[in-house]
Amino acid sequence: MAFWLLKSEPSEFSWNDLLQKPNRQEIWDGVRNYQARNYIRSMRPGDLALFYHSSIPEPAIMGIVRIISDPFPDPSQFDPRSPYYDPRSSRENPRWYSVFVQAIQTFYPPIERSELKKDHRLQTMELFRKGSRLSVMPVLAEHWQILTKYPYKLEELP
DNA sequence: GCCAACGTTGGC
DNA sequence: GCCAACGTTGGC
Repeated sequence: MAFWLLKSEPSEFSWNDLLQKPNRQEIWDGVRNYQARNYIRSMRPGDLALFYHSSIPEPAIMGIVRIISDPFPDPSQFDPRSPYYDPRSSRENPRWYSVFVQAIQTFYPPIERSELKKDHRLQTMELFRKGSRLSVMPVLAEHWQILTKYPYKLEELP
């Protein structure tokens, strides 16, 4: 099982948006970077990921999601009305991939980036590498162990 | 709003 | 293949 971090701008799709979806599941689509795409393609059901809010005054890890599908071609690349439409993509030759995710745990309070930066054990996270902009990135098991000890409340599924 | 870092595009 | 120009990301 592997660990990941998924970025989202809350104005686009927030943690709360995910919690309000049926069964707290949603497709993770719109990734349009090849390295991030490659990470998505290496995901497997059962992998876990941190859900991170970016591009806001206080960026933070909001919760944990489980990857609940195998990777599959991102449907939005074929949809001319989608902002993620890619005319160079075809169904025979898809460029971009998605997975389904399900929220399983909410950090309470959220783990703010400024808090993470105070933990010297976490400074080697990809998230803190200078110039790191990937919206999908792997998380080391040693970092995962540390992060999951932060306070959280379990979210019971309906 | 600023700006560094990075990715993509396209002329040559 | 090189690289300048441009667009985007995202913390601050």
